[in-house]
Amino acid sequence: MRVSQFPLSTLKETPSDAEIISHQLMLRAGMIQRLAAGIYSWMPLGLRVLRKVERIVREEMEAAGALEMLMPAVQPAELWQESGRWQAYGPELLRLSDRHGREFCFGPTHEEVITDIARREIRSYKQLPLNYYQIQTKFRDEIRPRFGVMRSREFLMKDAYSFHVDQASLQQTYDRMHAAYCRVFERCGLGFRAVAADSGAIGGAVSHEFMVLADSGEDAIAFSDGSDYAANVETAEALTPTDGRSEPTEAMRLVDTPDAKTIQQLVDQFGLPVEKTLKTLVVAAADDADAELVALLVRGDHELNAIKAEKLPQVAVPLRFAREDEIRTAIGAGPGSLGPVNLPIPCVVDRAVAAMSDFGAGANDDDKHLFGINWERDLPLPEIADLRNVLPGDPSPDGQGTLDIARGIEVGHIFQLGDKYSRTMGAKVLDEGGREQVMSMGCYGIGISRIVAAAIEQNNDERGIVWPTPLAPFQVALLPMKMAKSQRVRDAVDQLHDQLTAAGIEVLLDDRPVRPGVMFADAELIGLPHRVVVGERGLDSGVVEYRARADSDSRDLPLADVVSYLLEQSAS
RNA sequence: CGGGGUAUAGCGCAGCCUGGUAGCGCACCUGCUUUGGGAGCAGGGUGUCGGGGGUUCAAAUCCCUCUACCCCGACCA
Repeated sequence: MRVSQFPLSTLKETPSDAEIISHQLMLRAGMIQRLAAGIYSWMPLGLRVLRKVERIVREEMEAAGALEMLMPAVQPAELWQESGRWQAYGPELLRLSDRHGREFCFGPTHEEVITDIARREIRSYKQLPLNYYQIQTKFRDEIRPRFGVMRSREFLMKDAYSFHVDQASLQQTYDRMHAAYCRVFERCGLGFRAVAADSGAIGGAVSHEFMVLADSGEDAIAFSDGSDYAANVETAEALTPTDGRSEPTEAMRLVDTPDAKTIQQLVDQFGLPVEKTLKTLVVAAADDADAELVALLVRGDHELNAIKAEKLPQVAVPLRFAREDEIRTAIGAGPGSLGPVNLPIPCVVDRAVAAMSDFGAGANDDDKHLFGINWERDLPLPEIADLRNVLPGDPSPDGQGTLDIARGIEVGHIFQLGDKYSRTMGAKVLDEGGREQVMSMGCYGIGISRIVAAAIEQNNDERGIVWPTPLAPFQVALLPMKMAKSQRVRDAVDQLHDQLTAAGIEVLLDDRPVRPGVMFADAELIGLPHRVVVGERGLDSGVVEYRARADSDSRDLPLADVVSYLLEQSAS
């Protein structure tokens, strides 16, 4: 390929609204163009990379025995009403009406459609297991799209769905897909980790996420230093403190605290250690609960984990914090002065809170706090639950080692769905005994477009992208020096271009009449792994200059060896 | 959704406070020179100053309103 036929639209300056490096570099390299919030066009250069990822995924899915198909992007509301997700999925579901006023959605995922296909298509256990996959554009109306294609609303996803007659078969396919996912991310040159995860809105029991490790990642992952335990912080269990609760040493007393509305102010003004303070978070209660509101108590230095809170039967899903007026009506005090003593609404405390003694909390009376509170002496101990996010230094939930926390980008997620969809939608087969049986299901997603961004997050330097070879849009940048004036140079690059192309190596010949510095800068910005510079100087002695994108210096290569050398390089 | 901010050429921005008829850098087009790390000189403006309304002799600038986008938040798979 020649640049005269494949225009580069690189930018010297970084567009101001791009926050993270991958977004900046994708815009500067001319890979993508924004059309609307969270909606991007893939320009020719970017599409070549996207197709590389797609191909790797497709090859590994085929190798894992999955069958490619293609389902409609637009789906009728009835299917979603049948599964119950027309309500449950919430505002993230992009809803549409056709000209007759019939309701549809743009598919954010395809459990409903595939389950509908399966219940029509599969009659007998003899047809199982089956694993279908597709690569398709999805739409999720994110509350806040950002970071370019990393968290866009429209994105390209590989989704697969498997069907089984029993759990053993599901487990087998799940393991096989787990292994296939590892191969996909390895082939993409990504540093990643599989972690235990929450299954969220998709549903199901067992679930793993595949996280690309990067500081810009939006997820936090907890790792043990003493075992291979790894989990999303959303699900990592915070254990009950082992040292137990100390005996009370202080009397409970009421203190005027007119200027202490936050934990920090309380600590600053009264010298109370932050571990002796309490956050009283008031959230909406579940519809079938006795009260309108529920209080969740975590220690002042801890953070509430919303996923864990939503698992409590008395808490409304999705989690919603109470408004100030609701709190005032129910409790008679504002958010800065709440606490467990004489609290008129139900209350659940975190495990660490249950182990506190001589602590301070709001008095449920504006501008007053109680200090020296002790459980069981001053008030009964409420229901205890795991409510907080784990922190670095916490013990590992498997009992081995302590946890550290790293950031990651979720590029894949696999779930054992069980019968969540097949039961509600009636997807059944006849088993060996001729009895009807609900199939169990697995589902498996990979964010194809997100992989492109994640790969850049992990592979870049001050000059631009440094593509892992398997993802590079072209393998080789072929840069002629003074081509306009030198027939020799022109002939040499033309010949190299044709030879490399014939050898199956993707080469981009920069035949623009621009200065060398422009060519170098562009080749580095778009991240091509290999660079071959052809000039009069080298041709005198029959050599060209070679440099790998990741290396800092270049070396001479005999003209005759270029093709074989590059073949060797791109094979590795 | 709440809070903050921005909207002026393809990109990055100044001008707005204090109203007087559109500007800088990069990019782009033409010509000459240059040619191994984002060239120099000369010439060229490609704009609904986000939309609508108002105040005024006069609005990018002041007022009202709508829209879009960005950032932050305990948002989110």
